[in-house]
Amino acid sequence: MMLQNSPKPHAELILAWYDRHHRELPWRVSPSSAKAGKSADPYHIWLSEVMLQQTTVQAVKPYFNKFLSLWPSVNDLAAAPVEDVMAAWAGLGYYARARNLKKCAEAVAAGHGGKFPDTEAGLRALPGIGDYTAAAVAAIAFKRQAAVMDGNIERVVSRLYAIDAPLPGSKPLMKAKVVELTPPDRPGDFAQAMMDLGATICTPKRPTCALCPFRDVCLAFAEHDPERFPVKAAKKEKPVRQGAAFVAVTPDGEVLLRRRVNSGLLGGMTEVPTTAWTSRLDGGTTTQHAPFAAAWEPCGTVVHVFTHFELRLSVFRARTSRVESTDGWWEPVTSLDAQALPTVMKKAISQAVPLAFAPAKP
DNA sequence: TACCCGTGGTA
DNA sequence: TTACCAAGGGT
Repeated sequence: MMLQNSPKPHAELILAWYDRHHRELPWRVSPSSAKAGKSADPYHIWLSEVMLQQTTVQAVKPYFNKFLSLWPSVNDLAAAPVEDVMAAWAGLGYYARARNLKKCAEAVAAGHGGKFPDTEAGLRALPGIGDYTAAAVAAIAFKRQAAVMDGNIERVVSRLYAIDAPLPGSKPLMKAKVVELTPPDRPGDFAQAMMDLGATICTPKRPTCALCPFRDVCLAFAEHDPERFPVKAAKKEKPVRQGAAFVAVTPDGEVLLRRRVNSGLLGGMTEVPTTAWTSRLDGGTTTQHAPFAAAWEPCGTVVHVFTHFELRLSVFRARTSRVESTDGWWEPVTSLDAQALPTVMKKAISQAVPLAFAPAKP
């Protein structure tokens, strides 16, 4: 009598899929390369994981390559001026990540002899490394059996088990499922496989279930409505804030810039002088709040959407002499690209000086 | 715990 | 066009 085939474990199903369909990424060692003896560089894995926090692969790729070219090792990054790191990060968002990236590099260089800790707990203690990044680096770079949880994996797991409880309350349950699923032999590939599946097959909208290795075991597919998962708590609507930005230009083509405080919104980044951003404009004319008296001309409005509010910025321009500034400096328009200017500030400056920045690369 | 923290792509 | 949301962390 033939032995009945037992169903393949979930990890086996998705690892077989990953071996055939994994994405090629600049920081990734493919399964075939790993078989040939190549191992992941912890610095590359850490750098990519921090950049990938709430950020798409597409957006990260050019920044990852730029950082590796500027700072090939964690010791190079640790030795770099923080201003250079902020300028290189400009445009990627969530700028506390850049400040913590620098702190973490310094801790690894000074406290660990330039080597990253090779355990989840050791990594978790470093600046900018939370539960997700600690588990991901431990699993991918050091082959530790760490359970990696991110937005992709939450979606895959919530569908696999048709979890009705809403996020974020259901996170502990999902984590328990991932702990069960994570295999001891290829924990890093398993995590990357789950994330690749979430990014390419088990997508938020219109998942391609026909191509999914979990199709025959997925409870959400069996219910014919995978898009119902993950169930999430209702979110609040975004308030609107308003403010004014002042672009002062000298006849020599210099713009007055300031540096924002090191904490909070756009912390440590460069800006043009602005008013406070409040729920409504305070009384009086806006130009009363300009950095100095001048013939300020209105030149339109910039709208920029942050995570938790929408900003409507009235932009004013003035041609002025090189007024002395106590808390700022005059920067040639031609070197604005090297500044740590967040996107909202580039929008404001472009509104006042249309040719301030080179057109974006195609 | 709940809130704060950017940006750009997609449907 | 609006809404969603992407390899989350800090406080």
